Amino acid sequence: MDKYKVRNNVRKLRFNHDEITQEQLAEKVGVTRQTIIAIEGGKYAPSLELAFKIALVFGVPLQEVFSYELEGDEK
Amino acid sequence: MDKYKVRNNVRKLRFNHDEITQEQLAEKVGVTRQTIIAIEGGKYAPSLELAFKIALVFGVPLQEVFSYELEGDEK
DNA sequence: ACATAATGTCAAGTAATTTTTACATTTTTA
DNA sequence: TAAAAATGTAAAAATTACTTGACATTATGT
Repeated sequence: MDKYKVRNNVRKLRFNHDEITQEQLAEKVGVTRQTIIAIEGGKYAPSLELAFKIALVFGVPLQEVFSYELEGDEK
Repeated sequence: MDKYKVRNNVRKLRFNHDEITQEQLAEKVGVTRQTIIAIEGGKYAPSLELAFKIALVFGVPLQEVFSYELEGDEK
């Protein structure tokens, strides 16, 4: 059950989607810029609620932003 | 952006899926029974990682277990 | 080259999630 | 109907997510 890790494409989505900035995304989902930086950098995984909010901003299903993959698997 | 709430069908899935018990689910995903109780009862939403783990146990995509809906909307 | 915007880092604090423990109630089964 | 299993409640401690603030670096534009 372990060895898995949460991955995300927030950074890619920010550029594909409106070229939105970290600060703008942070504002839209109601967190600080630090939180976005930490998530993009994989420092920690967001709460489920925040994950849903981010997906909403980009207008895509949650699993298109976040995925749960085996540790070593490079995309 | 707000007025939304995280909903889940963990309880239903436990019965549809193998009639698994709270304790067994807790064990499988590596948390305590209390955590499962709290999530089922909507006391709080799980971390993204735990949400993924639960979905994995039931063999369904995350959005089939958890959803992000407008506060009042009864399914 | 300079100014400004965007991104990154670090650290200490607050808030939310999860654990631990202990016991009470309901459901299942022998 | 009594024992055992499953579920529920509550509260304090621990861990993790998130905030705040202050400053450093990298990119963008004029």
